[in-house]
Amino acid sequence: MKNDKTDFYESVYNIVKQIPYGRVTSYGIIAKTLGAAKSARLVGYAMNNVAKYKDIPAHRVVNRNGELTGRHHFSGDLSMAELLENEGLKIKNDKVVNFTAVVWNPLQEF
DNA sequence: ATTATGACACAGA
DNA sequence: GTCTGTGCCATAA
Repeated sequence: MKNDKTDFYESVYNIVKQIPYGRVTSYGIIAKTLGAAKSARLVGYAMNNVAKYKDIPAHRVVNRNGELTGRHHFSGDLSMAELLENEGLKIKNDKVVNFTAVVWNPLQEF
């Protein structure tokens, strides 16, 4: 709900949850969508807390360069790249191939 | 209250 | 095109 300091996180989770299949987005885009374009780092910080939530496809969130920066934070048998490749994406050297082609913008609707 | 850190982004060289 | 430095806001200690 609101009033809670975790409201920022909820907003981030809300965006990430809306990322469609086979699509990825960057922290900066999410931050900008939340109105905190300069708080891209907070988005990443929120993602760390997301590990407790299972419905958050954090593997679809990468940095503006399409690099799987959060891969190290991922825990489990499936690594971030594996999950993305499972969605039809191509991962090369821990980076999303054709990143600009798979970037999804929340403001771009669907 | 202050300092340090962080799954980033941008500007400058 | 790559590398370096700075900013930015929120959380943790």
